Amino acid sequence: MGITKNQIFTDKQNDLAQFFKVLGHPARVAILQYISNQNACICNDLVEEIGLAQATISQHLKELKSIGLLHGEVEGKSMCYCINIERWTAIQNQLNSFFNTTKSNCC
Amino acid sequence: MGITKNQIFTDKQNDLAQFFKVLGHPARVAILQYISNQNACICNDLVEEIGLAQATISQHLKELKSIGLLHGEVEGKSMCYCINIERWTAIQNQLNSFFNTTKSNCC
DNA sequence: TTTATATATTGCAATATTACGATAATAAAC
DNA sequence: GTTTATTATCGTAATATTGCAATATATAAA
Repeated sequence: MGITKNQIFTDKQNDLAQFFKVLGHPARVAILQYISNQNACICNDLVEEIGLAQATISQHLKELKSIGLLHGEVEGKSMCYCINIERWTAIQNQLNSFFNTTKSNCC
Repeated sequence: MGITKNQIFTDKQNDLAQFFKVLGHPARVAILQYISNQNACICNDLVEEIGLAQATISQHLKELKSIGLLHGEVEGKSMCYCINIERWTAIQNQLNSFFNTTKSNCC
């Protein structure tokens, strides 16, 4: 099958899983870390920095955008991709809430 | 291709992405939440509770075990799957460290 | 307008994931 | 020992993801 049965889970569970899923690729982790360490954030730098093809980086950026973690602005002929800090913090809070309400209670 | 190029990333980036990835499925989120709310934690309950086939649940449990989040003990003819709280907290800390060291610095 | 540069999109091949039925393995109950 | 109940594993089909070359798009520079 290969298809995740989203309909049998709650919206919260699906959202949470989606956040985790988008962060669940080393290229996307690396992209976020790289952008975070720059003063400028130009997509083309990422291609050299990360070592994946331009098309692949563009695809990963799209996924990060899909959950609102990045926003991009046209900056001349390049793009300025930046971390959306409000969204970033909101997602961190949701993940922590999940971690904090899930506890061991046996063995 | 379909194969993630792990070799171009650091071990830390790969580990972090792996944690996110394992948590990136609603069934696994639901399994953790369910186990957390029970006093006992029997796999067979999960099949009814989650609504996926027994083989599928078993597969998801295996993935959660792979990053050490669950440990199972034989309990008669069933299994007692529990959350490994030390590991749980350790992973939460690693994820938070990632979130806290990644900051917005432009736009 | 043409050319050069930067990013996005499309199409495709390879691999991974999800899900499940069938079957094996294990242990309790009889 | 046989049966029953529970979980794991195998095999397989369907779908998703990853990655890249080629191409399209958009803007700046010449």
